[in-house]
Amino acid sequence: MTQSEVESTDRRILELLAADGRMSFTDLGKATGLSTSAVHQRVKRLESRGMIRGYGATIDHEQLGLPLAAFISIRPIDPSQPDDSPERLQGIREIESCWSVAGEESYILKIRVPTPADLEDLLARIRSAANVATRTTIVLSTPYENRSVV
Amino acid sequence: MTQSEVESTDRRILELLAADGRMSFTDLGKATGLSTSAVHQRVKRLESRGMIRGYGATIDHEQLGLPLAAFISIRPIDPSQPDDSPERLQGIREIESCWSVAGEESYILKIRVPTPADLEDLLARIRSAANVATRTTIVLSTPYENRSVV
DNA sequence: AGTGAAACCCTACCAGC
DNA sequence: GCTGGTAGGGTTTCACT
Repeated sequence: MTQSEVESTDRRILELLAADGRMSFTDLGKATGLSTSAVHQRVKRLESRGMIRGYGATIDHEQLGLPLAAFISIRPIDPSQPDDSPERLQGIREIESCWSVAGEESYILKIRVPTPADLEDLLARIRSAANVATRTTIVLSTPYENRSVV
Repeated sequence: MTQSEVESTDRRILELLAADGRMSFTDLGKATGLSTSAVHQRVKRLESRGMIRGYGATIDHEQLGLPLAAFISIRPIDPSQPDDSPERLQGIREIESCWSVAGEESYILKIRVPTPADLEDLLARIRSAANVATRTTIVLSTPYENRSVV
């Protein structure tokens, strides 16, 4: 269904929750001029409609021992085979994101590992799991990431 | 209790909060075998140490009217100038992420817009704001994104 | 660091409009 | 869809270990 006209109050709620996923319904109510119950209703509706996919904590991976991030673009070695790379790679925990893209390569992966040696090992696992060639771009720093574009 | 046990409990808490940022301290306690107060203490410490950067709701951008995502790699036109692209681009709301990378280009941006026409407009704004050449890779679909790599 | 108790606040549900 | 009310549960602090 394409009846997705999100009105400004819902948009404001999404904006607030994108910035602080633990904000209480009471505070959301104060920020939007609605009662707690009304906000509660709206948030539950946004959740059930899938507009809110979920809630998560943002972790500092460098402090956690995963300082090395990289983009790995992949391309099938045998283009006659059906490309089910996402399913084949899904079990590899180091892969944070997988995007299907237009262009030279078929997918872009974003990964996190502790050390260059782990990256080398990961590349070998990706190549053999999905039968693909890879191109790797190392992330040097992250000025900002996952900002809300609501 | 030894140091490694402490570490693994914190790690478990981070894992749980990464998967569900609104999980209650009560439930975190049940999942880790700690009292509510102990979990509360640990989470507050993880927050103040910056291990937890924040909490956010994950929004379905397609439903929100932003179905077009893309990666834009940028490269300075005049390499003799200092490269302060991140600050110059920070005000552009369509840019969700900005990574400094090793390789042909200096930064990779991830952006979201409603239509191809908006992308065209955005590219012009990026080029003139940061004095850069751009290379754009359109995202066709997103099998998965921002999975927890804890 | 962890526990349990208590005060306080929030959530979730219910009528009623 | 919104409001106010309420019961139950969650959060936060505190004294103690």
